[in-house]
Amino acid sequence: MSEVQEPPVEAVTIDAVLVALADPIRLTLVRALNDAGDWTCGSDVLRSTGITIGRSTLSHHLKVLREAGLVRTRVQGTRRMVMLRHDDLEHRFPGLLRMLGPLAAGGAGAE
Amino acid sequence: MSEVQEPPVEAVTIDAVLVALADPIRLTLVRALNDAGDWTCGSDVLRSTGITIGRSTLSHHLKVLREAGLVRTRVQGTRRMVMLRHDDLEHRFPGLLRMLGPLAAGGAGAE
DNA sequence: AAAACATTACGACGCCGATCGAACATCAGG
DNA sequence: CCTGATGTTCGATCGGCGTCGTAATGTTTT
Repeated sequence: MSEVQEPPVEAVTIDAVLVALADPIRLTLVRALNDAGDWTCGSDVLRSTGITIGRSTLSHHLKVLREAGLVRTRVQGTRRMVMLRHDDLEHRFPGLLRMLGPLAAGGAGAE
Repeated sequence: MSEVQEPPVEAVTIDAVLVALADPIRLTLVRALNDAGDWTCGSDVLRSTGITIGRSTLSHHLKVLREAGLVRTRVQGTRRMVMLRHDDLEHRFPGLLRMLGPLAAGGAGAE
């Protein structure tokens, strides 16, 4: 299925973003992405988050994040690169990513 | 039980805020508060949002918003004043309220 | 072409949360 | 003290979302 399509910047709504970030797992995923940069679904970075869920579940969460406009997925060979849409998000919702805080903070946010 | 207690500023986490704002009704309530200032539970301002839910449901949502640290409730006679914690939120999560957008926008957010 | 690997799509199940109705609490006014 | 008005709490219901297992899709390699 070639490239999975994410919504254009203008189509990203704060409503969808909030719903996407409301789940603790998805929030952790975004924090990990913002923290350690892009990775693939089976990477060590992902495991370092402490998340232990089935692969289909992970795929589901990534789909939600993708459709909300938070992440982008690019096919690279037999793997898929997952990347946070830093610039788009910063352009549309300035300060949002920073207020999520790092992964280590575990939810403390702005301190 | 007199005054309902809301968490202090330091105790407000972005996690709880995100969960609270993920619900469309609660998001509308916050937008209305940010838009038109404080009001009481039975005020016209509240009705102008187009929300039509039972009183117990409204009470429930306000409780969630209160415990998440988004709003404050003060007893005034037979009524209860609901107010958005502008300063606390702005201090802890700068730019958050603005990125929610006005009530009229209906969710467009930053534009 | 076929096998192996990485990820997604599809159903199905379980649980949390949104909702409502009714009972209770609190306060103002007579 | 009794009554009416305003919110809250409680209990029950119900729909949606997160979860998992398995089948399907696509890609690289042999």
